[in-house]
Parts: sequence; structure tokens; C-alpha cells
Amino acid sequence: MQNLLHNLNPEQLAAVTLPAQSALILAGAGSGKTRVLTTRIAWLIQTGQVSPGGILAVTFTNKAAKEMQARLSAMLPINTRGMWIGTFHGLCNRLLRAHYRDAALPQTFQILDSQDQLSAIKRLLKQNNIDDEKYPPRNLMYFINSAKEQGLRPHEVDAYDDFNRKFVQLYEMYEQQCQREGVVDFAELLLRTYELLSRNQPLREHYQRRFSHILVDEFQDTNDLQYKWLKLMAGQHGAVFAVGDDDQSIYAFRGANVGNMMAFERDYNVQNLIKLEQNYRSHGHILDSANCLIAHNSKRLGKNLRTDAGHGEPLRVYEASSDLQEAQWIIEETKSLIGEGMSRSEIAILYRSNAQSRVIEHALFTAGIPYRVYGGQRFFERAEIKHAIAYLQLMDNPHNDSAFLRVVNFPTRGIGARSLEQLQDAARQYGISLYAAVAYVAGKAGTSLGGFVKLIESARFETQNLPLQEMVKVVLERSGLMMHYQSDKDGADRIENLEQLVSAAMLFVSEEGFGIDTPALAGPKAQAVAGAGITTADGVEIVDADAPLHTVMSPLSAFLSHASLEAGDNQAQVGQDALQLMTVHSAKGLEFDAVFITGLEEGLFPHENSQQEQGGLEEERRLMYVAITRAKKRLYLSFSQTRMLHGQTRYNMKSRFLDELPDECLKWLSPQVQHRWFGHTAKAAWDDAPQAGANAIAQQFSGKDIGWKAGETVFHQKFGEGVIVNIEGGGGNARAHINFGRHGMKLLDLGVAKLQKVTNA
DNA sequence: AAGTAGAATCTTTTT
DNA sequence: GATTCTACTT
Repeated sequence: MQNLLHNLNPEQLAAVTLPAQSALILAGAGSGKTRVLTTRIAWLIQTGQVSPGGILAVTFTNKAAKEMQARLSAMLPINTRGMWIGTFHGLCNRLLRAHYRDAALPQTFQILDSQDQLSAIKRLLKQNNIDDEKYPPRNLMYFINSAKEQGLRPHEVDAYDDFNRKFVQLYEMYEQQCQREGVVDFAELLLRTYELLSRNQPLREHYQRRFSHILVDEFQDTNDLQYKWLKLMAGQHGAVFAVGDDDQSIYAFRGANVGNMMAFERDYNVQNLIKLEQNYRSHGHILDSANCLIAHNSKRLGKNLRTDAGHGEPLRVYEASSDLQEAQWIIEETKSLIGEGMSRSEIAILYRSNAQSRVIEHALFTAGIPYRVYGGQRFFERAEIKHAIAYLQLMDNPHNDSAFLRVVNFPTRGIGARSLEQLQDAARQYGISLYAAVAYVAGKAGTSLGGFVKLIESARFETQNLPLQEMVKVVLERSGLMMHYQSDKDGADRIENLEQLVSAAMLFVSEEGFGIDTPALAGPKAQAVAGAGITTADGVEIVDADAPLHTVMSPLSAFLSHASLEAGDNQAQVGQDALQLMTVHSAKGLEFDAVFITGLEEGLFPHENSQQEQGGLEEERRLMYVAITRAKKRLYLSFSQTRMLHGQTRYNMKSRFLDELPDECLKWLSPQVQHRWFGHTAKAAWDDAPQAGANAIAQQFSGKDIGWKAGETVFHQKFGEGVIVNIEGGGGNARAHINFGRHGMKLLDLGVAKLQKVTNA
């Protein structure tokens, strides 16, 4: 016991050892959140308050779930494999497999990832001759997902106008299509499980009894359905231990509702609210800046981070003349950090949007500095992998039309649009899947399609007794995928990926406890483990969904779920010591010795699209808060006067977030190019000057030229600071478009408007 | 039926 | 600027 709890600070200790009641832990950035969560579980088990089977720990990402599992294994002398630790979606998948009949799903139901879902929607629209200009597939997808995330089925959605009614109708048709095909999307996993448990009393009560302790990570990221799901799981007596940070809520755009934290406090009458405010990550100036920035938000539960570390270095702020020069500056600074002995992997370069990485990558590449970009394409999202998976999907569930269409003519086997049209007509006529409809198509089309069906069937027959990895191997050959990429001159990488799929299958099978000799199609062992089952009042035997996957599904089904739920690594070349490039979103949860936050410009960060959204600015500010709190020792902030975006040069003003940081924490670095336009370089002693000094207004220039140039920052009595975007006309009647940020774009007569030059740094 | 040229679009992202 | 989708050609 002693060793479990030692080194916890008073708040952490209080949280870990709370009585078995619901609690809300407000865990600030770098306050030891994961440690509290895992120690809480270990403590509950070690003190005998709960058995491992009584714990349900829910996370959002597979990474977080794995980390929790790993830490627990280190803390406890028991096998943590049997514990229910996973993502919302992973846990739902497991439950639905075990209770597939009650959930009205085929045993081999398959999971659509977002790509699959979008193509399913496009197919639906095309099939029903619906104008996708008027009803864009993306919007429909968003509509469907947000309805599901609120727990709403089509008939429950408020259809307030004709347009909306059409969406509702399409939502209904989409559902029918999914049901027919035996596929579920991500939101459906949650909703189906929720409905299963709310309708089935014995089942619900069984799980409610079982899970006496429910622990939730990143609670601020839960959506409405996830909140309802948790509530249902907990029942009247379950203790929910929710850990989160309202200031780090940055996923509202995908349905997360910070309001769930307040709702939780109210609904559960939470007596135990503990704030973890002691930060173990960042130096003082960095933390003070973060606190000061986030204080500008109004809707907060209230929290202020503190540290025992000293002030440390000031935040260095740099104004570049262009995005290229910003990248150049980053390189100079990283070189000097590396020179000081910092390792490259401890330096992160953050940006608001992916488009910004290109310039930086180019500069790093030219300079020969190794770097790693996060957020690229992931393993299971690669086209060749998706193709291979589609063959496997058809072998497990031939009614998956998406999978059918993906590979029916890939590699090409002479089945074109006309044959498929015929097939789709037949399928529609009989209300069956494309695969089943093949039998009804006659003539030449029928022959080539029949060949495809034979291919799938014989592949299934040949591999029925083979373990998964062998099955994958056979499928790669029999499908012709290997051959196809072998004859492709740029196919080498794809071949390599396909070979990696075989290793992935092998690894999966051994890690998930299937045994590497188990046939891929062997049914779940759950039925055999009768002891785990319970019998309900009406005599129905319930086979309990035990934690390990092999008790509820076949290796193939499990692997296919895995491919959808865990798209794999999205980081390139792991291993070598490289700079870390990523968006601010993907940096959440990580920490680095040194962090660069780049592109701090109005329109970029905060992003212009956030202005229209309710609460958009506050979310952007939380995003900035997340970015700042990633840094341990050094923080660099930069913005640029000009930037190439979407093939156009943009002139942005510096981000308002820079103005929201305390002057005494900042050190403005001298700009190099500020006054080159006027033939001389102002070399003020700015190096150590705080912002106020650097913001000094330069004297007005007079002379023959009009004295203004695009990209310059100016000051206007009424509109404040703005950036000249372009100048039209000349001499006495020159006019300029000036971007005043919050006040919008203005067209001003340069002869009339009383503008002052601003040389802000 | 398959490959190629022009047009539209473009925050953030996990499951 | 770069990708992705549609329309057109062969």
C-alpha cells in the first residue's frame, strides 16, 4: 500500500483514496492525471474494495487505454488482460459481439470507419438519384453522426423544415442500408449498445452489478451519448470517477460537450470535487502565461496551475516577414537548442493547421535536420491495405456492399460500370446485397461477376482451417493484389505494406490471446465458457461478455474490428532522434522540453472559421492553452507578416492571443527585415525590450513615394491595428484594403485616413 | 472499360 | 499548392 501511495501530493492522494462515491477530478495539464487514474484502480483492487472484474475504465484513444493497462501491470501482481479497460468504441464492440442477437446484429457485423461511412452515404445518394449538390454527402454524414451522438433515431429527430425532413429521411434510408449490409458506423456502436442495455433489463442489471467502479479519462471530451451511456452503465449504485480538464476541451467540433462536467456534478450530486493544480511539467513563466491566457475565457470551472519550479526562461516571441523566414528562424533556434545538448525528439514544432507544415518541412529537409510529422496516413487507411481488408471482409460477411464495390474490379477483371449497374438494379429489386444478387444477373456480366463470387468462396473454403496470418497470405495471392502491385513500377512500397499486413495479423492474434494456430474463422469460445454466463428471470441464458476478445469473436472478426477501430500508427519513422512536427490538436497529452508555436496570426490561430461558431473563440483559446502547456523548459512563439495559403499570399495581423500573455514573461526578438522597404534597417535595442517598447510607433515617413506598402501594420484611430493587404491607385488618391482583424476589412483613402505606422515586434 | 485532363475545394481528429 | 473528384477521351 505504502509504495502505491508514496510520492503522491495531498490532492492526488485525496483523489486516489476517495470513498466509493462518484467524484469529479479537475486535473490540470501536467498534474499527474494518468497517475491518479491508474493508482486509484490499483488502490481499489489492492485494498480489496473491488475485484479486477468490477472495474470499467474508459478512455478515448487506444493509446491511452494501452498506457493505462501497461501502468497497471507494473503496479499490480495480476494479469490486467482480463480487466475492462478500453475505448468507448472498443468496449461497445465487445459487448455487441457477445450479445449480437439481442442487439439485432449479425455475428460477423463489421465496423465502418469514417472513410467507409462517407462512401456508403455517397452510394446511398447515387442509388436513389439524389442530388448530391443539394444534399452534400459530408453534410449528411455530419447530420447523421450528430443525431446519433445525441442518442436520436430518425423518428426522434426534430424535422422543422423540408430540407431537414429530407435529411431525416436519408438518415432512415442509411440505417436500413447499414442494417441490410450488416455494418455499423462508429456512432452506431455506441448507440446500439446504449439501446441494448436500456431495453434489456436483465442484461443492464447484470453489467450494472458487475461494474461497481467506472473510471473515465478525458471526461471533458465526452459527447451527449457517451454521457448517457456512462449513466446507464453506472446505474443507481455505480461510482463514477471522472477525470478531466475543462480548459483542455478542444473537440467540441466533433460533438464533445464540456457541459457534461457541470451536468455530472449536478446529476450525481458530486460531493467530491478535487482540483489537481500542482503542475510537474513547466517552468514558471510558461505556466504563468498559460494561466493568464486562459483567464480570458468566461465559461470555466476555475483552476490555476502552480509549480515549484523557478520562472525559467522567458517565452521568446518572433515576428517574421514571411512564412519562409519563420521556418528559417525555427531552424536557427533548434540548431542552437541542439547545440546546447537538447535532443531533437524533445523539441516540438506545433501549428494550427496541417497546411502549415509544408514550408517548415521543406526548410528542415534543406537544412538536413531529421524530423517526424505526426498525423499522416495511417497503416489501415492505406489504399492497398483497405483493398486487402475488403477481401477479408467479404469472406466474413459477403453482404458488405462497400467492401464488394471496393474490390469487385480491383485488380481489374473486366467488370465495369455497366455490369455493376445491372447488378445494383437486381439487388434493389430483390432487396438483397450485391453479392447475393450476382445469382440473378445473366449474360456476360453474370459470368464475370460469378467468377468474382467463386473467387471469394474458394478463398474462404481454402482458408477455413488456417490461422489468420496464413489466411491473409492466401488472400493476397488469390485476389491478385500481390501480382497487381508487383507489375506496377511504383508498387514496391505497397507490396511492403501488404507483407506488413501479414505480420500485423500474426502479432494481433498472439497479443489478443487467440493462439497463433487457431483457425481464423473459428467461432468465439464464449459459448463454451458457460460458467461465466448468467440466467435471467425469464430463463434466458446470458453469456457474459468477458474481457478478452477471443471469448466473443473469431480471430478474423476481431482483426477486422481492430483494423477499423485502431487505424494504426500515424507517425512516420519511429526510432531515430528527430524533431516532432504536429498540429496543436495532436500534441494534446504530450510534453516536450522545447515547444515552438508557429503561425500565431489572426485568421490562422485563432482560425477564421472559428469566428462563426458559438464559443469558437474560447475553444481556440483553450487550444492555445493546450499548446503552451506542452512545454517544459522553453517556449517559442512566432508569427509572420505574409504567408502563402491556398496558393495565395495572405497578410495577417498577429494573433490576439499574444496580447493576452503577460508582458513580463515575454522576450521579443528583434525583427530583421522590418524597415527594409524604406531603405534603411531600424536597429533598435529591442532584444531585451518588453512588448510595450517594441510596439513603439515609428515616425511618419514623408516623401515622394506614398510611403505605404502591402504587409505593413498600421494604426487607425477607430479600428486599431490593421495590416495593409493591397494598395490601389497612386499619388494623391491611393486607397488601401486594410485588414483590421476584429473590425474586418476596410477600404481607406490613404490621403484622408490618418494612419500611423506601427513597427510592432 | 480504362486512363487522363481540368475543376473544385481546403481547420482541427479519434473511434 | 496539392489533392481529389468528375467529365471526357481513346
